[in-house]
Amino acid sequence: MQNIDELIEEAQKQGYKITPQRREIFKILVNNDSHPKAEDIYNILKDRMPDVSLATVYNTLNMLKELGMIDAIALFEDDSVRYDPTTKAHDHLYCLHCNRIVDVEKDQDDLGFTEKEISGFQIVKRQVTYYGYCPECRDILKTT
Amino acid sequence: MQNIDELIEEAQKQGYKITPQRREIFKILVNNDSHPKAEDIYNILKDRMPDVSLATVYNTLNMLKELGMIDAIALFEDDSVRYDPTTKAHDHLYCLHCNRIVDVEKDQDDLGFTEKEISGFQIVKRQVTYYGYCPECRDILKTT
DNA sequence: AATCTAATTTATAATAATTATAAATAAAGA
DNA sequence: TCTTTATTTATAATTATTATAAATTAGATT
Repeated sequence: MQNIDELIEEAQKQGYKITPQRREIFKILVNNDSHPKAEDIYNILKDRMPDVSLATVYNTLNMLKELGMIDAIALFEDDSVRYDPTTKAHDHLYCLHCNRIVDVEKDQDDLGFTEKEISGFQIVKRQVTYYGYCPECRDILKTT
Repeated sequence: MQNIDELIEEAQKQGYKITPQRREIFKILVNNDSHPKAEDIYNILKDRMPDVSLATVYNTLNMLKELGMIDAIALFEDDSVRYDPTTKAHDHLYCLHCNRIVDVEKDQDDLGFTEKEISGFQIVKRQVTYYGYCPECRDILKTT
């Protein structure tokens, strides 16, 4: 999810209408590497469009998911879904203390990964998450 | 989570009391590779102990998680947590059609993985999930 | 074996994330 | 500008899980 104009063109081609709300959500997501949850996006959006509804955020996120423009990230220590506008294959680091998610490049071997077969499964996606403590939180936890 | 007697001993050592409900949940989980959700366990349990409460299942699962006897698996296409009594490092295959989870051995390189540092993160756990379609569902989807 | 105390169970309420609903609105094509 | 259909909004519903508080019980102590 790099270019808003291309994104809009693709969305329209698929029959989606482009509303000001959606346009604004696109802007929030483009080049966003904070892996926000729906509510994070809603909070930013509310400052710009005070009457916007949280349902619209979910609606738009689901639309972008269908278009393959964003990925959903599930975490076992966090009960809301986090969204990632970088759909190129990569792994994630999750800090169990501050809940931050950081991208990590995949091993070269896996970069070309698109579809593969394992144990008879037809694989469409691989998700790799490292759980641990980020540099800042390591320090904090060391002191306490 | 192989041996119930060892598990009980360890739980008691940590100050947990062993109730018939817990004993029965342990039995359900030992050598169980179906990656059940809390409600799956509750349904099996109810047949053996009709008055048991779902809260007890959650309570016991949380206890086992604290003891490191089971792992929780988060999936972005499934909204309940799945539990895995095999805590030895391994990956998962998840079928997007029937929601089955199948274990896959890890690459030899990763077998020794316990703790590692990436981008300054202190890693305590790695979770790898392949999303796709199991052999049975591939066939079903082919026909439709 | 009887007693005691803290942990556990139970039923139920609360919470939190997300989805569904339905009326009002607005995008975009004719 | 008109029309159709998707979208937005507010709100209710749903679902998984956690919290609460009274009743029960495991397991240590006597």
